[in-house]
Amino acid sequence: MYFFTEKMHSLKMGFPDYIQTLEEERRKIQVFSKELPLSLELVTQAIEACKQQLSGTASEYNLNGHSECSEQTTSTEGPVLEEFIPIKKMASSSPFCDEEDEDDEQHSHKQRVSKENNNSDKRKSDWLRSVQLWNPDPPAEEDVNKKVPGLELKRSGNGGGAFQPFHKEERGAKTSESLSKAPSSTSVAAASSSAAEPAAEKSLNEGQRKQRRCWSQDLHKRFLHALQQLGGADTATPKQIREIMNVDGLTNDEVKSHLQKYRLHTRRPSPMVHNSSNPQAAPFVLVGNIFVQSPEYAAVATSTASREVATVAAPAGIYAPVATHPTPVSHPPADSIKNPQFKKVKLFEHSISDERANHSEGAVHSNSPTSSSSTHTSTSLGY
DNA sequence: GGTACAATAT
DNA sequence: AATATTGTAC
Repeated sequence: MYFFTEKMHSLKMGFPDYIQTLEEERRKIQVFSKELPLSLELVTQAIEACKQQLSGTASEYNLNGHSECSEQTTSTEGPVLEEFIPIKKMASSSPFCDEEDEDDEQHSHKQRVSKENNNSDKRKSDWLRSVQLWNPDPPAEEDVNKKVPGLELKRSGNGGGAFQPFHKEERGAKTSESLSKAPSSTSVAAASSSAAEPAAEKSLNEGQRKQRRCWSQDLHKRFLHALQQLGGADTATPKQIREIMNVDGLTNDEVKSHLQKYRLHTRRPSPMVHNSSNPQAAPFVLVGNIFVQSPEYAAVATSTASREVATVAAPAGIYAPVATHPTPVSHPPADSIKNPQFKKVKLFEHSISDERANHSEGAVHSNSPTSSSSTHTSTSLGY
């Protein structure tokens, strides 16, 4: 009760008005009764409480014992209120934690331990993330070229996609390695730190594995850029890529590895298989008792195998069960939706979309959702 | 240069 | 525990 009256006062209204307000609130929430069951209930309770207060009927009793609000069938009883009060407090206390949710990134590299944000931030972003339907990722990005070898700026709001693989790396990378700036191409002094590290490590331990390379966004962009210059991931060769990227300290192997991953994710095995329903489309046909790759498919597969088109199948598509509707994959806008149900569906970041979009690389759009290869067991996720 | 697989990081 | 990403060996 205390809570209510307090609130009420702050709003400068009497019970009647407040109740009205609450009811209005409840109407709004009602729509989301599924999503915000507790909120609904809270408001309901509040209304009830106010009414009782107003009518002068036994106050405390109701509150504690808890009245029988008709609506609330589910019962989270009295305690609920108390429990949530603190929350309100919190919320108000950190009203604007403006912020970069992208804090989710924690790096393996302990480099930036310093910045410990308040939990509230984290929490907030968490639940927000789970609820928000809009596409989190903001623009950002151009700063790629801004970078100066010597200093690294941390863009607080970088492309924030919570889910992008490279973002995480980016952090570490940023601090640990600076990449070059403009494509202009002066060689970039790469990571001082990274350079330094190896030496130390080597001296210390022979067998030590070399430090992981962090593929920052910038680095990756360079990679993509090189790729496009070389005519795509399939034609490009690690060495060439490295040369074009012109990043100091970057090794062929690293590029190779990255390329491998890129290819892997790039050629997306579209999981959409309408097997039974659509035999024609199926990559394999059953002959006798063995499966044979259907001619058509084979052709496609071999020729374009790897460059799947970009538009990544929507998450739904990716995990859709085999038997699903023949319907094609969902559309682009889908990417903005995060369906919690599907595990992180990562896209090869902007990269892919960018890249593909801009460059003809993946020109071959032909693939129908049905066709696809399957050869890939592992991550089917689009990169 | 490409792959597979081990080692690590999340 | 499962995955994703990166390093190595072949």
